[in-house]
Amino acid sequence: MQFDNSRPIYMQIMEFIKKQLARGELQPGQKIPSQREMAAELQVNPNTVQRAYREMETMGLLETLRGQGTFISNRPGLLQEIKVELAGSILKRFIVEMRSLGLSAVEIRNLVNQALDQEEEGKSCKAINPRGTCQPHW
Amino acid sequence: MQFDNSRPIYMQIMEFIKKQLARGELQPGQKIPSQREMAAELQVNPNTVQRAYREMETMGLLETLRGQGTFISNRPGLLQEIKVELAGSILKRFIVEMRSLGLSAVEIRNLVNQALDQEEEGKSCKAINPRGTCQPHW
Amino acid sequence: MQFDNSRPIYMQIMEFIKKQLARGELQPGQKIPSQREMAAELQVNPNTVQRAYREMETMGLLETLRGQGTFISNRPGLLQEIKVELAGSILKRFIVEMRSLGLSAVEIRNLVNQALDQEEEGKSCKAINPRGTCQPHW
Amino acid sequence: MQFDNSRPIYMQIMEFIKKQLARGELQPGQKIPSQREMAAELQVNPNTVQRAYREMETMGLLETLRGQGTFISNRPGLLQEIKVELAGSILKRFIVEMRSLGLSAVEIRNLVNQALDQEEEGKSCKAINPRGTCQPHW
DNA sequence: GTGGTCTAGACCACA
DNA sequence: GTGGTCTAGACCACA
Repeated sequence: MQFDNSRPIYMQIMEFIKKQLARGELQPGQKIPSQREMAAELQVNPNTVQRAYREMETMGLLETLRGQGTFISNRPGLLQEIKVELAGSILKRFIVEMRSLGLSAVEIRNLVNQALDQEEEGKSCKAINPRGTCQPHW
Repeated sequence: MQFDNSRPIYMQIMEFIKKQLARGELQPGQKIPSQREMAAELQVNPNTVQRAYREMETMGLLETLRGQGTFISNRPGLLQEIKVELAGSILKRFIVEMRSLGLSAVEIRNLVNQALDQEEEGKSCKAINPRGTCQPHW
Repeated sequence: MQFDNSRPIYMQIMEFIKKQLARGELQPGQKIPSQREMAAELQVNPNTVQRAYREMETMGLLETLRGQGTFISNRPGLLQEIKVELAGSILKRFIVEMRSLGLSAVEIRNLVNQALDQEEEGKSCKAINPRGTCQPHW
Repeated sequence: MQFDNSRPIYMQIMEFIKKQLARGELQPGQKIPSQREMAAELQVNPNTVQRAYREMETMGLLETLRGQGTFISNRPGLLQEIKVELAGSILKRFIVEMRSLGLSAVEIRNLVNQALDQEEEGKSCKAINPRGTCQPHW
């Protein structure tokens, strides 16, 4: 994993784990690497990993058992919460970036709709005519 | 500037310059740093910068005048093209990320609309009552 | 201030500040010593003070303004919450200690009632007869 | 053992021994460490230990047999006296602390009763259903 | 071995 | 100056 300088490393570690959870690469109840293992793998100081783990424990995302290790929480609704949070931050960043190109709310809305529509077409098109050029339908 | 390992550095340099253009930090017709200067500033090999400059020249984004330096093209419509291209790639990445959270097209659409609406409210609200709580208006 | 080894120093710092708040020695909105000042005064590492401050910020007890300092939160109900929390921990420790002397729930209850009654008598007694021996009244 | 600066060390040694007696860690009739041993263990001056032992002998808590050592007194009722004394000081400190939070006698009484009641519930609850949520019973 | 605390000290960001 | 992050490394507590 690579870190950028725009945000603290411990936050990037938090986001890294949240994304793995959202994608199903980590399961509720599962043991995650120990602080030392994770620190070695990511090549950061164990204290930095600990800070990430500790904050996620405060948020109810992880549970730590002294002497045993750290686990993804089993709390019901956890996965949904994480997804909502991640979606929110992805959305926020997206809008900031589009805005910085000088696009208005209306333009952003239209571009998103257009992209999603094309995606749909792509799918139906493929289903019927896997190799042909995709014609717009009306 | 920081580079990540996901894409070639010369492409990251290209995107870096395009973003500066889109944000207005670079103007059409303006001279940009020489290949050597840029290489020193970004701490990369001059050949890498050369490749980025060459590709952008092919795309009609830069113009090189032998003995004078490299300039942002004055071609009309350039800025618009760049913005469309950048918007496209931001949009594409956005949709991929939202999809990876398991969101449907309808959900993405709604979230975007919601976020843009809230942005609007935030503005009007601030204008009238800079520190107060923002009341929903109806 | 003195620390004992039974609990982490950062928690003792937290309790120290909560007690000052409960006793009215600190007021909501008031600036508290900077991390460095507090560390020097308590003779601990600034990181330890920071941990205490950070946890109290998470709990909504403090607010920090980068470059300006750390302040007691102005959130309504804060004082009451702190008092309830402190009362709970004092009570818990009290019961544990009384239990370790082999006292039953009934005995603890009676001793508390007795002590509070005597306190009352002490007061009324003093009011009437400031210097005399306090006679039990019936 | 740790000493704090609020009271003389010899008093803290006295309280330390009384608590051990009350908890059954020391038995009536039992030999306790010599003054020199105790001083070495607690890292205090032997004179300080001597003062503590002397006061406890005056109180009838210890008995010194020249050439044999110092023993916990065998006097009947000793244990009970010690417990009453300790309970009294714990109780006193408890009430002072609760008072300093601005709690009235009635409030203190209620909190104590509540805490003791909950303790009871906890026990019966555990006995029947060790891991389940504890339901209020009526 | 695993997590928890603490120190010493460097360097950064905001004002 | 004030808070924020990070490293290196020591030592403790639990199992």
